[in-house]
Amino acid sequence: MASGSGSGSLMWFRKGLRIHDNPALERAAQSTKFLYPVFIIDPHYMEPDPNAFSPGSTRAGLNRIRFLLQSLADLDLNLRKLGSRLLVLKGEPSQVLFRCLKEWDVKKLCFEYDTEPYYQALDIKVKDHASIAGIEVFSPVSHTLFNPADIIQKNGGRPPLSYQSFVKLAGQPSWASSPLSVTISSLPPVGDVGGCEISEVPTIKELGYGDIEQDEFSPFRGGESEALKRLKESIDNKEWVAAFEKPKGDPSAFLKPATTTLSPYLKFGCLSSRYFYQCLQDVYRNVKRHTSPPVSLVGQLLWRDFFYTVAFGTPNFDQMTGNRICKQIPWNDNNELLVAWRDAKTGYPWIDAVMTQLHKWGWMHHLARHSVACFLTRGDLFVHWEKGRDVFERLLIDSDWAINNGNWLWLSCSSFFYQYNRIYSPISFGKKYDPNGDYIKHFLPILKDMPKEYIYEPWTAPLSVQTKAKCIIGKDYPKPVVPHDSASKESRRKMAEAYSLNQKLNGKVSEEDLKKLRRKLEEDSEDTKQEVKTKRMRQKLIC
DNA sequence: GTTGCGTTGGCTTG
DNA sequence: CAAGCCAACGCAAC
Repeated sequence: MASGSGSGSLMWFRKGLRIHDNPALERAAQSTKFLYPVFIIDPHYMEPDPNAFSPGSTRAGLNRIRFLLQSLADLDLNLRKLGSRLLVLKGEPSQVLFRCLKEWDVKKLCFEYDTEPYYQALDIKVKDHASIAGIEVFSPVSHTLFNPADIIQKNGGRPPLSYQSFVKLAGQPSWASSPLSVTISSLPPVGDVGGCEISEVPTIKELGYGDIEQDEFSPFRGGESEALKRLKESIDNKEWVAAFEKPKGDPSAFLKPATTTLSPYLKFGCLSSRYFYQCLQDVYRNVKRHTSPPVSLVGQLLWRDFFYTVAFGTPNFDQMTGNRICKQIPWNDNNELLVAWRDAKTGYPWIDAVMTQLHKWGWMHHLARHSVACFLTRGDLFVHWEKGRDVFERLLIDSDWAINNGNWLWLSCSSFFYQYNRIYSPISFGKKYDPNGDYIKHFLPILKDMPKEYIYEPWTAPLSVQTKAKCIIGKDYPKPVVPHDSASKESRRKMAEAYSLNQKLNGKVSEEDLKKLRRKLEEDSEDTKQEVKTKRMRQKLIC
């Protein structure tokens, strides 16, 4: 049943779901009689999990699964325009791949290099197998602007830990400025697929997600075509590109978000970061003045590369324990607080609106992410950043292993950033941008009739106002899970204690040390409670 | 050891 | 609306 031609080449798509500027695809298409473009659906990633806290599989929320399927459908369409098609297979990726390589007598295997631990492990297996079977492998770095390994080598074997030092090491981005991969005008035909079970790109329904109800759908449509359309819309506005300053963006803007919203397309590689980079450079050349990193749009691409580089060079990057660059902090394990945060029931409308946007859209503005991440960890709830990371990883369409973990380390003051006194207020931070609370009213319609004087703190509204707004606090909308003033004060104190322990032990904090510190912190807080009690009693006596 | 800097806090004051 | 204060961190350069 095998094709028997012996001149097949296989393009294995994972990320990099695009035709444009795709070095692996370009090489796969060169001097071969047959080209097999393959995507493997891993049931572990895609199968519905009824026990998950939101619709989706065990690991991915439905919005991201939908985005991926749309991206695959678009890739298939674009491949067909070039005389090819996407071959979709199901199963454990390496098993499926090895079967295909054998069945189709593949002589050349091409896939984009991937720095994530999951692919690092998988790809070693694949490369070993290919080398034994005498199959040529081509696995270029084309997901990022730089090769993280190069940067780390330049820095003497360790990744740079500040943005500025990263930019310095990166210097002139030679690869980023190099010519794009040639535009492909046609592809070799797909050969006989033999006994391998090929399917079309499945629909959400075919994966078993039939009866999902959703009142508001994510405004993002997956795929390279959509990515290029959005890119063009962004860069056509030259003044906007030239003046872009990330921290000045409005996190509450949802009708017209303050950023390019290209992150999901970069995540899946529907858009080449190198192509994006060169489009931005084109704009910069044609305007009098433009902003610079870290705040400019090019700066944002460099942030992406920064986190990829640190993540690649740091063992156990995605956890606190065993992570060289991560402060050891006695986070709590309070599931109730975590669930309140996760399910948009903290009683702080700004926080809950942001979390609702996360559930519905799978995307929110960078600063909105900051404020909810700070609130969950070092700001108010003191819940472990890994718990928040898991929620983001599942629900974000653009969730990216390196960037997501990097930002949680950042916001929890576990690494990169250490000014734990700077806490985002769950009340005033949003108010600053959106004093009328339009963002809150959109994502939390229960509060749509709450007067703007109370919309950020509805529990302070007189009962008559609550009644008139048809929203009784504690019944229709929750009371605050914690009082921000005292909770944030307490968090500051815990951070100070944890930092001094880290300093004392030179970062070598054991689990036992953390346990001790937790006990000490609890005792201290008992003391405070006792003091308050005593004071009250004294006052009573005086009265 | 000292100094300067670090993607983007909140609050009060002039 | 900008500046200064809060209270003060780690890290790198010197």
